Amino acid sequence: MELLNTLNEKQREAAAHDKGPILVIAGAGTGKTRVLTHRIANLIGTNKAMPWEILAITFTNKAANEMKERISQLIDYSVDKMWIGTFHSICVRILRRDIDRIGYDRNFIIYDTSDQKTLIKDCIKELDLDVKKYNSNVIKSIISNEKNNRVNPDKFTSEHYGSFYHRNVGDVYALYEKKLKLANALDFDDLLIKALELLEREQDVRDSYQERFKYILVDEYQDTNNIQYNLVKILGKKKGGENNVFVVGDDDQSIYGWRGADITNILNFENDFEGAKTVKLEKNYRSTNVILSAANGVIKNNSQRKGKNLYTDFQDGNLIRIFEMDNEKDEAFTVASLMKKENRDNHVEYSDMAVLYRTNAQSRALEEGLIREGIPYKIVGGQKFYERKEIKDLVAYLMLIYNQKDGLSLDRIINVPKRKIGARTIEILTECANENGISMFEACFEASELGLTPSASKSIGDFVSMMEMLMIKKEVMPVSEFIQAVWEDTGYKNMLMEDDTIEGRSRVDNVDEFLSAAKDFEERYEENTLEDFLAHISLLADVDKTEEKVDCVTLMTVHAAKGLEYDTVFITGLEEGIFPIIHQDEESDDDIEEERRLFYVAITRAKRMLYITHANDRMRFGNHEMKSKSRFLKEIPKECIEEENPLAFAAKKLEMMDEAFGGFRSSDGSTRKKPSFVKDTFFKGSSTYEEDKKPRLKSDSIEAGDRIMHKAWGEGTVVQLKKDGSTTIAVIAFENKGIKNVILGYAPIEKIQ
DNA sequence: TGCGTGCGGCTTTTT
DNA sequence: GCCGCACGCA
Repeated sequence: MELLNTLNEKQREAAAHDKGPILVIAGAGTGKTRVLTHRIANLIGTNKAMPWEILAITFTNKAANEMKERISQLIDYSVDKMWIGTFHSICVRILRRDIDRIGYDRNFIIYDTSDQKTLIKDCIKELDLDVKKYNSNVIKSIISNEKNNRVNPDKFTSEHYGSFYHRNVGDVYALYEKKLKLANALDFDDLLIKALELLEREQDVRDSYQERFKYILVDEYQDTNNIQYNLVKILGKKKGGENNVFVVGDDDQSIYGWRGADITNILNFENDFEGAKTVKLEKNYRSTNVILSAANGVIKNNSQRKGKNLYTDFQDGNLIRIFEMDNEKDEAFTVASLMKKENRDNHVEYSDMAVLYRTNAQSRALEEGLIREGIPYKIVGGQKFYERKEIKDLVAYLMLIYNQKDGLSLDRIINVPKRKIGARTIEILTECANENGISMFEACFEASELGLTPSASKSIGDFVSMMEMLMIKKEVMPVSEFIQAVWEDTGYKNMLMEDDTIEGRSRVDNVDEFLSAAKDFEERYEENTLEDFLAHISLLADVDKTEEKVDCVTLMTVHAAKGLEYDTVFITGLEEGIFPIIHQDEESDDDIEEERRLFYVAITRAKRMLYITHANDRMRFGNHEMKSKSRFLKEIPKECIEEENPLAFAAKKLEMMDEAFGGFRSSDGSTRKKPSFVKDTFFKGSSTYEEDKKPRLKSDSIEAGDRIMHKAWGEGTVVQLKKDGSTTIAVIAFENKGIKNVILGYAPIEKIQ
């Protein structure tokens, strides 16, 4: 029991809980992970459960790894035998064992969101529907919704028979399902749905898991959807009637409603699980009193909540500073300047600061501001690594080799690199496949019978033999070596190597990164076949990537920030229409409540200092939009705020310019009416700056091949110089940062050697 | 079959 | 303001 001595009373009450269902409402920063890990350690330490009798479900793989690590610090047992993972990865594990019981091959593959979209587009085209009226994104979300409510295509069509549009959507849905099945593929939703189906239909499978998992723990319960709820319920059911489900969550941090998460799961837990106990954790160990009061003040405006109030023993701390800015460029500049100031005056490390925003699109302006100020940064999210073309192509080869029924992957790579297999040839193959009920790959074997031109027929023959050779290699090589073989044998490497542009090179870099990820995977896991690797990468989210610990600030969406904490946090874009985001003039109370929770999540990321900005004018879709400040700002209690009024701020801005640039002053002191003065008089080549301070590199002082030193990114080599009007852009290959474009004259670089 | 151009939609958030 | 796609030309 001494294990639990380091916990506070409430935490201990939760962690010491033994049998029966329990809901732990854990506010932000109240030690949720501590409770989870201590409970698991305690169950094992007191011999209540063996490691393999524990099932712990988290929201991200990163959280799962963290949990494993922290448990192994608490006890001597190996955590390898415990099932700790996301719903998706746990379900994959269950399905790999027994999915053949419900009519799939065990070597199924997983289609990610973009595969899904491609497949839906194929269906729309195949049904001769108007691509413009039948938007693949819209249909994707309809299908996903219906699937998660367990409505199959037939049911969907009969329920919506009155609508021509929905009848057609029903057809797309049906065809989509057929194609998935034919390819022996599952989409993200299927992973959960099929696992549930398997458990429901096959009694012995169900029994074996129900017996095995004596204790089930679910993190982030507020973000579970209908299917996940049912999975928890079915796995938690025990023979003796007891239901050892331990769920942890915070109704105030439910921010995935748009993805089907159902906040009523957590709100109704006590009704759903008979005899459930509830423990509330409200003591916060993260933030100052001011920050917590602000968070409490905001969230109390929501009606759909259980109600709680975070408190702390910490001091009041600094007031929250809110900045009204002219536009997003000023916003970015201000954030950058404040960061410098925090770093210099308060010795806050850059790695202890984060900039949060509502949409990924906002990152660009911020990024530019940081680059100009020479502040090192990293962006979480945005274009995801495994969604890059070159990576998807290579993965398509792997998927096809692993599962030849995968038509989507075949389609993707049959002519990449170019093999003289054109649209017409592919069309004939597709027809052959459809007519004979075989896969595209099998149809390739019939190529000689299909009346193709001799050259097309030969091209296909070559392609097939190449693939067959790779299938043999797959059997004898370790994964990383095999991927290397695919990369070379398919001609993909040569194709990329020939492309000597910046993009081409960065693609090669990405593949290198992919190869080393494969190597790493192989060394790290015992189960490291191609199958394991494919499952691993298709379930990886961007937040899961373990970041190297360099001293740089982090930029990300509020969603991506959930579960993280920083000394100093900047929340940007607090404008009506952006945060809360409003979609197509529709706003329901539920949506606003979810936005408010999102803002609550953002506020509670900050430990010591919180800055909030909003702009009056923001560029969106390429045009200017006037913005009024977010309603949420009025919900922050007045006494928590130090508002920077615009006029006072104009002076402050000059002051900051002074600090940042060493004495530079605009000739026009009253610059409020000219919002972009920063850019006009300064960044576009006013010479004042260069006179005042050590000049930064100009275009004539540098050439391709020169070695340079960048303030933030370290050493690099100039690859190319590009003229863009009056400015010159240097393309620089940095040793650790990859290839970057910098503006000469502004970028903090110096020539070395 | 490959490449260039012009148009339209997109921006919520992600396992 | 950018990306992806469709279409048209060589």
